[in-house]
Amino acid sequence: MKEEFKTIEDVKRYLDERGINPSYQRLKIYEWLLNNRTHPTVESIYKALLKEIPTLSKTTIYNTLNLFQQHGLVNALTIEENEVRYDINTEPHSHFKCKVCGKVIDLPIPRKLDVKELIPEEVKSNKIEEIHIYYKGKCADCA
Amino acid sequence: MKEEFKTIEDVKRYLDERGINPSYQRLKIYEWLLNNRTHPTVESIYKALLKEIPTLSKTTIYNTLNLFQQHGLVNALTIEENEVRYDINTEPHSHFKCKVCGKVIDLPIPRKLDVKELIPEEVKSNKIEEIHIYYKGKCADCA
DNA sequence: ATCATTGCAAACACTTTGCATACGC
DNA sequence: GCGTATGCAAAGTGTTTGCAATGAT
Repeated sequence: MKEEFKTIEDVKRYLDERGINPSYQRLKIYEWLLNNRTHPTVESIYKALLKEIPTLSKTTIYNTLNLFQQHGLVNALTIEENEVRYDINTEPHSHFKCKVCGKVIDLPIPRKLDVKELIPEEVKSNKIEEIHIYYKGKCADCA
Repeated sequence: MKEEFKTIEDVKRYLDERGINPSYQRLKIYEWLLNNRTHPTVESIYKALLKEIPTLSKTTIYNTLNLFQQHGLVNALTIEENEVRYDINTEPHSHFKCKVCGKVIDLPIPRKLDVKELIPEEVKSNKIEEIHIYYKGKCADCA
């Protein structure tokens, strides 16, 4: 994400450009994702926005995230069983999940690493489209 | 897994050594995982074994896999949302999932790669215990 | 007035839990 | 006979679907 979204108008334009009807709920959800880069679950997005939009339903969150995903605006993250987390689509990066507090942190792909090095020879016959790397361990706070 | 399990007795001994009561069902499940390294879901294990053990219940599969997991005998794989796959615990390796047919293939960690290179500098303050790499794309058969 | 979006309720799929039954030593 | 494993049924989660109500142009 190179752009900076300073106002809700910026977000509106961003969705508009991508052919996504910028409804109130969609704007709010996208805006919230931008301001809370915590790899939230549907549950946490819902809880957070319910304060602002008391009529909000989880269905709308699901619908919206699926829509965003189809348009490449968010990534679905599956580090752990039974919980899907969402990520605003950005530069390629990896994730670290703390086994103690459950926090998920963005990490860069190691600088030295040419992504091509990550592809084992044995896979040549298969066409790789995505590479995902994630780490698990104890975060600085929980160590 | 260096060992080769040629007979059910080998599997029995293996579980015995690890303090796991080698019940009929557990043996069968472990044996089946050894002979079918296809990263199966609970559903597919269940369906396959039901032919041999008509009284088998899914609960037993769940119980057994959780038990095995606690003892490090199997890994739970979460490449895709909403499906947990199981893997007999082996040397570190990565996975490739075909987006078309859904097949999951084992891949080695690229030979040239020292695992340390995979750790970004930014993560120094966090204690990394596991590294997971997976790929998605089109497999040779579906290309 | 029309068409899309929202949101409730019900349906689904996957997994865990409670508990009575069956099994093995 | 006792302690564990099994397996049914019910409960719990997370997600999707059907559809009527609402909202925007």
